[in-house]
Amino acid sequence: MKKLPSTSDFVTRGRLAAETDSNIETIRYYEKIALMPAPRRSESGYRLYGDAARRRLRFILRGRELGFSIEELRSLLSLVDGGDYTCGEVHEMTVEHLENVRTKINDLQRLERTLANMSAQCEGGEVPECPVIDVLFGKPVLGPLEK
Amino acid sequence: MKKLPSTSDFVTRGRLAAETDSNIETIRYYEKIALMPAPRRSESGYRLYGDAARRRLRFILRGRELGFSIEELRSLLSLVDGGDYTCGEVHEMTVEHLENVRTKINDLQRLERTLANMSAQCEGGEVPECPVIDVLFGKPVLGPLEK
DNA sequence: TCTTGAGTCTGTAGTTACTACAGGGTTTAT
DNA sequence: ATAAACCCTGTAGTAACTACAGACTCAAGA
Repeated sequence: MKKLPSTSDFVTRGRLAAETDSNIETIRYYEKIALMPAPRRSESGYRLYGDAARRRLRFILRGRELGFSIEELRSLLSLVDGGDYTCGEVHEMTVEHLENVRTKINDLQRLERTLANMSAQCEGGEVPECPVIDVLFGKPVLGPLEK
Repeated sequence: MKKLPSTSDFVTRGRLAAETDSNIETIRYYEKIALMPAPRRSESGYRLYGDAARRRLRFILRGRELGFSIEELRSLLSLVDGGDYTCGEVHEMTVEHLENVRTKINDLQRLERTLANMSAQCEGGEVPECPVIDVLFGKPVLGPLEK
């Protein structure tokens, strides 16, 4: 069935994607934006990835899961690549990111209250009028809408 | 200073943007994607917006603030435009959206715990090694990382 | 050996919801 | 009269991918 080629430890792009649960195109994209280095190629031009590439890709994917932007990861990786990073630098970026996440949570929670409020006004009958629409049109509603 | 032209009740694009606290280009964008109808024009070709347009734009902007996607708003507006919407239809969309928001909040909260955990491991000394980096490289950490 | 199907290559376009020009015409204020 | 501040159009850029199209390569079965 699956017969993805592999030369010793080196795997092709599709195989690497499968191993890391990522999309094959994403890997090429990371190479294009120079987040991943250009790998060596087989005679016929196929990309071949070794263990360093695998580890680096996992790092990036995990970072993305944790909501770091590509640019944040680029910084993080340049620190690691340089080998001269200090825990302080990394910590700072993490804390800043954490603050962004917390802000986003707060925003969404306010949003949630407003939506819940809106939807509670109207339990969805067949009436051709709806408090939700009224709210969107800016009409005042009984329940306070947090701003 | 500012003397944005207005013919009777009708205002130009820049004026409408100012009134609604939106970006002038956004208005043109909404017209392009047919979320806003093409307005009438002055002799020289300037767009002129009346009160209906103003209300509609406010509706859209408020909806966007509440996290509705353009496509959701398009549906909502088509219900309104048709005039034959029922509260039930609108309610359904709102509840669905609310669920998306709640899911997003949960995801972010898990993320927050992980990040807080990571950053707590390392208080940011000058040591050239960092638990945050270790986590990203997939090394096991003491505190449990929620998945 | 030939064929077939899966895998890979490249470049490019599409996604979401805007925002930012560039190069021109128009209107208003001084 | 002239400059400043508008507006017009079309196009490109943003973030982070994803999805093609058309061509090449590789491995396995008949």
